[in-house]
Amino acid sequence: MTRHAEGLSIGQVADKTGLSVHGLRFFEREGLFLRPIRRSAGGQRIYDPADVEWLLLCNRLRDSGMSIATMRRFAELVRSGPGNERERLALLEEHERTVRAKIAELAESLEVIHGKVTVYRRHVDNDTAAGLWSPTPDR
Amino acid sequence: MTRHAEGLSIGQVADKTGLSVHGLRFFEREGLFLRPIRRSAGGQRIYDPADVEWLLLCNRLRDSGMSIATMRRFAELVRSGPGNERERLALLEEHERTVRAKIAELAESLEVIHGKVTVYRRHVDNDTAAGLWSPTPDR
DNA sequence: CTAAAACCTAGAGTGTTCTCTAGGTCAAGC
DNA sequence: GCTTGACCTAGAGAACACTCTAGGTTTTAG
Repeated sequence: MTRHAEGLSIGQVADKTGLSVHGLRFFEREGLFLRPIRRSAGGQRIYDPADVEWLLLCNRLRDSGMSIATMRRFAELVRSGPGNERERLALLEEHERTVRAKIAELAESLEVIHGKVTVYRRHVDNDTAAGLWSPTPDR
Repeated sequence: MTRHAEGLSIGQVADKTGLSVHGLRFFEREGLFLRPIRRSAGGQRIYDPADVEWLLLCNRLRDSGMSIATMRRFAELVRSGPGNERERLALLEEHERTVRAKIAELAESLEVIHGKVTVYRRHVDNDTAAGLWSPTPDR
C-alpha cells in the first residue's frame, strides 16, 4: 500500500462506508462529494479520510430517507463555502422534521400491526377464529 | 348515488383510502384484494366496505415499508381461508420486527442529524465555524 | 517480468411502485 | 336525449437509486 499519504482507494472506501464501488462512482457522477476526488497518475481515484467521514453522514441521510437530489443540494451548499449556513441549517432542520414525522408514522403503523399480531397470536394459541380476516362470504 | 346497497365506486374508495383510482386498479392487477371485486352490469367496479377496511390495513403495511410482493403473499394467505393462521402470524411478526428495526435505525440517524443541526444552529446564532464542513483546502 | 486483482469509462439494464395515455364506454343530472 | 364526469382496458412511461456490462488500463504481489 504505497498510496499517497492518507490516500484511500475506491475499494478501501467501499469497505469503510458499506457503499459499493459502483455506488461510489455513482455518487461522484451525482455530485455528492464536497470537492473533486483526486486521481493517481494512472487515473485511479484517491480519497481522503474526510471523504469517508462525509460519506458516513451521507449514509445516515440516505438511510433516513433523504433523496439523492436533496443530498446534492446540501453538498452544493457545503461546496460553495461559508456564508450559506442558514440554508444548510434550514435543509437539515427540514429533514429532521421529516424523520421525526416518519418515526411517528411508523410508530402508529406499528401499533396497528402489533394489534393484528396480537389477534393472530391469540387465535393460534387458542384456536379461535374471531376477529380474523377471511374471504368473507358476504354476497 | 343509486349504487347497489353498500356498493362503492372506485372513486369513492379512492377518496376513503387515499389511494388513487389508478392505484386501486394497480392493486387489483397485483392480486392484493381478498377476493374478486364485483362489477356492475356495465363493467364498473363495485367495492364493499370490507374492501375499504382491508385497504386501510394495506396502507399501514405499505407505509411501514412492506413490499407489494409481501402484501400479495399475505393477501393470498387470507384468501386461501382458515388453516394458515400460523403463516399469517409469522409474516406479520416478521414485519413487526422489521418495523421496529427501522424505527431504531431512524432514531439513530435522527441523533446524528440532530447533532448536525445543533452544530449549525450554534454557528448561525454565534457566528462560529467550528465543526462545519467546508470544501477543505487540504492539499 | 508477469499474472492477477483492482480499477477505469460510458452507458445500458434492473426492480419497484406507481402514474399516465389513448381510445373509448357508462352513468347521472337536467 | 344529451352533456358531462366518472369509469373501462391494455400497455407505455416515469422516477428513483442503483447495479452491471464491455472492453480496456493500472497497480500490486511474487
